[in-house]
Amino acid sequence: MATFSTSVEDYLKAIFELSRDEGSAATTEVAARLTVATASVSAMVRRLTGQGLVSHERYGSLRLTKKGKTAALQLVRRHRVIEAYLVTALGYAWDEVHSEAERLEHAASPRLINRMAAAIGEPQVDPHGAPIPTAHGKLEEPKYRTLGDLAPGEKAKIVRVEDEDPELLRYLASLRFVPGATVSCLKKEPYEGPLTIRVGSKTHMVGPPLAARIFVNAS
Amino acid sequence: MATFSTSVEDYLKAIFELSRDEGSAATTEVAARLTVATASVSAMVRRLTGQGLVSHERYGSLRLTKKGKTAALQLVRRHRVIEAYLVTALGYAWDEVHSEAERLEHAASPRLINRMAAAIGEPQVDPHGAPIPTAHGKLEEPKYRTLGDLAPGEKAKIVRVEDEDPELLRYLASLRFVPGATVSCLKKEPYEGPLTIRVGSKTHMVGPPLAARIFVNAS
DNA sequence: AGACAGTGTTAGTCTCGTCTATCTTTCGAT
DNA sequence: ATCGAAAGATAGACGAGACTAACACTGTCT
Repeated sequence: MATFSTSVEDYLKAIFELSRDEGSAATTEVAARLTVATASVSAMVRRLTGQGLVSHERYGSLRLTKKGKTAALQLVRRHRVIEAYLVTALGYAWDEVHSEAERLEHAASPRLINRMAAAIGEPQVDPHGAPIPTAHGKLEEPKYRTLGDLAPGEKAKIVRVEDEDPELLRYLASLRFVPGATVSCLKKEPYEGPLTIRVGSKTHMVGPPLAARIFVNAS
Repeated sequence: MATFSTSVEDYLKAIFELSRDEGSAATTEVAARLTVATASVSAMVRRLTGQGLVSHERYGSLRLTKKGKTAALQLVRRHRVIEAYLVTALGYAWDEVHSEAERLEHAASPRLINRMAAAIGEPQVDPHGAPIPTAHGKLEEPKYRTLGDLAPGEKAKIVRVEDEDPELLRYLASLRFVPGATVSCLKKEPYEGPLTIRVGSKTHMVGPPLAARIFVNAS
């Protein structure tokens, strides 16, 4: 198993996640996600293609090779296992784990990751509902509907939320918008208006941008 | 709390540990411990003195400033807490933890270290018997006698062993030469000859180089 | 005291990963 | 069909951290 620098791993993960969401990744998107200059991305892409991790032709879009995807999946596994472990075994709050995992994922050995996963019962998802790839790199990542897709009267279960913004996570927790919660859409104002969502015995107004970051399962 | 690069941390720790053992650290010693060229040490020392972490004059010996010592103690704490946690909470063997901790110590936040320490009951020593600095940077590191210092007929308790060589650790474990074990010196051949050591119901022959790496407490 | 082995420093180069500034390509709007 | 704005690539620089080769200092042994 080849080992990569922290930077290389970060680029691979960024490309992986962007192309998961949108089919392929663009230079500017990677630059934005990693907060580096686009020139830095160009330079790194040259190195990555040289190592056979990324395929790319001039002015074209970026995609991971098989090798690159394997590496990225390992990294995603490391990240999500660490997040789950921190919450379950060490009492972290779900808004505290992302940045810690961002650093640890580059330092943790496969053995450590597997022991952590075993210690907390091989969870299928991380604290934000994101699925954890298996040790062999299998990942089932369904396309979910979002809260914003619900029609008035519909009921659903929250299965996943976006995980990068601690403040958002604290807000969601305060509303009890957490994976596993059952929600129902009471009203939906026209013209991209706010939704009225009931969860438990409370109702909340939710704007479309927020609603788009909460994923639900037909239920 | 300033944050340092992995390299800077490694140098600080190396200088700290060398000067603990011998009062001061020399360029070649640091180079040998980190397996880098002496020229690299000279270059790094220039940077470190610039940052006020090390005091040094040309051709003189290296010592940490107060600031440098504080940083090194934090790093040592991180290392030893991680080692203890891996053994106690995740079932690592004591010969597997050193290299894992070497990587994790650079990535773990103070919060993580403190939670790990709390989760395993704030141990005073790591799995090899080395004392763990407190969160406030206090470290009690007594000078112990070694197994080689024992006179025939003397009894003692093993309190600590050197921790860097996994093979050595496996060998020591197979002999039950572990912290906490009570040993007695039955014989000591003259002219730097081997010692005959009893531990439990078994006796073993131990050469002086090995005996010097096992620390004991009068008991 | 002088010679020499060992220790330490300097000089120059390399790679990695970043930047800014500039140039090229692509693509959508007219 | 062209023009201009994004997007992307290139050129050149820089800092960190490493190396080798060459040079300087120290301390010891005779």
